[in-house]
Amino acid sequence: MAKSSTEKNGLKKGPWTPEEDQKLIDYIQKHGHGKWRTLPKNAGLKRCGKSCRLRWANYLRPDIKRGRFSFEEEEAIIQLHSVLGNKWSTIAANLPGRTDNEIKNYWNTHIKKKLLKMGIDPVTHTPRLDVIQLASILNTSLYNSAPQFNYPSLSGIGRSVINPSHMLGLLTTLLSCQNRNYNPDVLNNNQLSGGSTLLQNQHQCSRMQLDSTQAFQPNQPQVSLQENHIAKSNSNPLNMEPQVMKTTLENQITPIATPFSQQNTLPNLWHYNTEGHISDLPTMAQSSSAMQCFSSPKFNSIYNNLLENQNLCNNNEGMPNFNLSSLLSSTPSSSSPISTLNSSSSTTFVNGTTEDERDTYGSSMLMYNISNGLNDSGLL
DNA sequence: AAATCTCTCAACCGCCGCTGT
DNA sequence: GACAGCGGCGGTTGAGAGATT
Repeated sequence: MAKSSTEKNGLKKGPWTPEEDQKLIDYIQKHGHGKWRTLPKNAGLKRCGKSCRLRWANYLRPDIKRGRFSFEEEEAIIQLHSVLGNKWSTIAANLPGRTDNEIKNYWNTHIKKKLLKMGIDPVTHTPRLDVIQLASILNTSLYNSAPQFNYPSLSGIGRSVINPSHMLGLLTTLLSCQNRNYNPDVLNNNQLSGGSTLLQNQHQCSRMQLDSTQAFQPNQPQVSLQENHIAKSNSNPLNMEPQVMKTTLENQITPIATPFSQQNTLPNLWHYNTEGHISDLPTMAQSSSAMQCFSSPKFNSIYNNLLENQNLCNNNEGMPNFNLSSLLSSTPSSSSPISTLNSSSSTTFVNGTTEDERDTYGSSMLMYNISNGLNDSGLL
């Protein structure tokens, strides 16, 4: 990880040596930090003040926590990010022992990818447009007598000819969205409070990871948020209910007042209308109606066909073109797409998972399993 | 075993806001 | 009010490690 050292204006750049580290530590232990401009000279370091400050803040500080991010930390980062955006230092302030740089790196290398895989835009924390567009396709396809597949903007998908891997992933995302969005408890709460934020959605989603099977049984009653919730202290943002945390952050973190208020006006808040459908987010209107597709037998048929086709792809190690029309015209299957998924995904997860592959989100667990399989065959 | 590719993360850079003069 | 100095922040880079071919 070491960069080649360079020297400019008598100032050293690049990786720090153990000797330099020791000098910096010794000096700060004796004199404390601050006055970064003069510190290197006084400490006998050929470094600029910025470099010293960064080295101390990101690496040498004694209270830095090393090692992997825990579930709770990861969850907190996502929730904080949904409220704060790329305010890494503010996020870091709420995660004891973690630096802004570390969190920023972790976000860019891990969390961002996970969210994308879940079909969530990591910037807005809302469903990705292509997922919503797929919902539109389904909606149109299932409820119109003459299906139309002219959605050229659907990312990565050609006109009328659909990559089954892509579609399967998106369908799975939609399924998991459906599970979250139609939890009666959440709807009740939202109606009482007049709206629900994405934060709550995410929170519920992360709570549901406690029971991944439950998360994928949309036709069965969900365990209520309250029942599922493990009582935790409100003193730590990691343990707060999202709404509480959001309020607390609004009250506590004054420096972010401006960006936060701006963000509040952005469409990264999901609201439910009186019918329990997500609304407000412009494209969600399409999505909410598409959600109704899932109760359709035809949807089951499509889903099963996708899975079968997927197996075919895996076996043949090929990438056949995939025509949605043929799926839509196929005979509805009696088996539920959910049960099919459960049986296949659990095996993959148990066998394939590693510490690194753990997925924080129940919904994405399925996505991940499928993706793994697809990755193996080079389809994704 | 070697070459190539991908991922990670420490460190750098440039900008911005605050403070003092 | 204008300017300079400084600290802090977020985006980006690139070396090295690990994975894959």
